Amino acid sequence: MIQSPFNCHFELTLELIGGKWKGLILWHLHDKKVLRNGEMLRLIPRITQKMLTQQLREMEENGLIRRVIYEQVPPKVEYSLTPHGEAIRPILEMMIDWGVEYAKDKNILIACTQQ
Amino acid sequence: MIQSPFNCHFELTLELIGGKWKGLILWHLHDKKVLRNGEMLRLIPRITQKMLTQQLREMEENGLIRRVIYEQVPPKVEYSLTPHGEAIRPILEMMIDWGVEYAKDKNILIACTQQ
DNA sequence: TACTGTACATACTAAAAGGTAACTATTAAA
DNA sequence: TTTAATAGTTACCTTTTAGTATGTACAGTA
Repeated sequence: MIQSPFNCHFELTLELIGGKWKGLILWHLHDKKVLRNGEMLRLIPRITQKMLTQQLREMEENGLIRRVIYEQVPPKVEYSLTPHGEAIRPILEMMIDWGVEYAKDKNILIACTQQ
Repeated sequence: MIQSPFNCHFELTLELIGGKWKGLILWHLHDKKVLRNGEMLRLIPRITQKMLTQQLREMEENGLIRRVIYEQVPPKVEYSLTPHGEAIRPILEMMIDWGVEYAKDKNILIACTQQ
């Protein structure tokens, strides 16, 4: 048997939800259930089209999100979470809770108005 | 009031425990309570001295770990978790659990023998 | 006198991640 | 005929993160 599943499984999870944008995209998908490309660009103003597409493609390949294309013009593409993507929610929530506690204790003022 | 604490607090947490080695270091500290530099190098064979020192310093600065120097030769320095560092444990555990489930479902074989 | 053990530091290089700007395709409406 | 709307792609550049190799300090032991 495996001595400790830590290293690999932690790194696996970190690889799939790490990076600058994935957590945020997942969070909005948790919130809204279904989102289109343009809606995400509006929800996450500082992300670029390139980064959004790139992160969505990676998460689709990893089976965290679903991509549904409607054959029409102008194009319509909808994104939503798979069960694996939904299962990540408690991790995101705990990370937020920890961050809130930490910021409170360290007196870190975070202005997240733009969102 | 803040519209959504997500972006910033999630990013804050990710900044503090992300990267290639921090989670692993924290995990070993959870396990052993107190560790010295050399012990960590042995527990994490693929880490280099430079990366270990760098990550330890960052986590010390962020208040996740404690560094105690004994004034003796050859030098002795002990590392342990602060309360904030200990509070991260459930996040690490959930990340591992999710990774295990995901790997099982996707038939990803992970050989973590070296650890 | 040279070597050992412990815990570093530093300069340099390589690789990964992220960002910018400009371009593509399609159909309908003005 | 030009413009709008949507969802991209691509080439190039910058920044961040990680890795390699070598050097430092000090007291005790061989």
